[in-house]
Amino acid sequence: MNNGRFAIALHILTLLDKANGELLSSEYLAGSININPVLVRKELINLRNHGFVQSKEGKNGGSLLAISSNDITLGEVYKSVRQASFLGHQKNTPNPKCPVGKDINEHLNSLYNDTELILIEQLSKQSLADFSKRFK
Amino acid sequence: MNNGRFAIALHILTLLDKANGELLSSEYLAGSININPVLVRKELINLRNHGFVQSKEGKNGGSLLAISSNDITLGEVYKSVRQASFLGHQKNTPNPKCPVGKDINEHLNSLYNDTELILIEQLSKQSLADFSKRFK
DNA sequence: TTCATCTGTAATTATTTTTATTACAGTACA
DNA sequence: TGTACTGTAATAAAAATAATTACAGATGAA
Repeated sequence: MNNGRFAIALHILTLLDKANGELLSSEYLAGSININPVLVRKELINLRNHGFVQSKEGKNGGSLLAISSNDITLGEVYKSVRQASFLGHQKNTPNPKCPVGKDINEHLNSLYNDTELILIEQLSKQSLADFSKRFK
Repeated sequence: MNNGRFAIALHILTLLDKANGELLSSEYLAGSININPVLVRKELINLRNHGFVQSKEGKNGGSLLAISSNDITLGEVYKSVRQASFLGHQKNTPNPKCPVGKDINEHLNSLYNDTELILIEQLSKQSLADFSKRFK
């Protein structure tokens, strides 16, 4: 995985699972993760778009899980935060005159895709509930 | 994976495999990858330390594979370039007063380690020779 | 023996990516 | 109608990557 967003997303979701339906504010979530509340709110947008959480605006607002933590796998969480590809999208632009350079991004991408599938499969063996259970 | 170094390392190794024992200069390698030669030389240090390549200094110097591309798996290449852990080492320092924050890095690390093992296993199914074969 | 062409490596700068901060409009409760 | 939230944009700061410059040392060849 590629980015710290996975850790943040999973942290948020774990806290929400533990909260058991109680609304948690982005300020509170940020306090546990120890990052800026705006980052949390941005990640919540994404989690909301994926149907994992619901938020309520206004006073006494906050967020909660929209579905059971049994129905969220870590693979889905991973997919929700990954951008483009796996090992970081291809950022090199190799020399097109070189027979290796010309085709390497294509071959790397197919390698990454294959590997990422295995990764997601592995992560999908575990639900958010399983992960959350580890915390007393 | 975590970093563009995997792509660079694999690109270098593929070029060296194609060169079939002929010495390739860092300048030439950098030209195909389209990155700075110093970066290539730094990556070569690492590949050398792992026994994958050999270099020769001085005029007409350069690098070549130190062992057969059949004996280098992509898993080993991955391991040679990864730093610390998988999804990027834990950089958050969550709130230790929070029961989730207190333990999350530990649980994330064990999740990452388990997942990375699967990843390496998957990559190890393919040798450098297999990868290199894909280029005409 | 000296020039040219390499590697090895350090130091510095530039670029890109990530994260934090500030600010404020809109919503909802009391 | 004030207070405590979310939503969101804009900007700044920090961290991570990559490029550049520079030069010493190795090696081969004229």
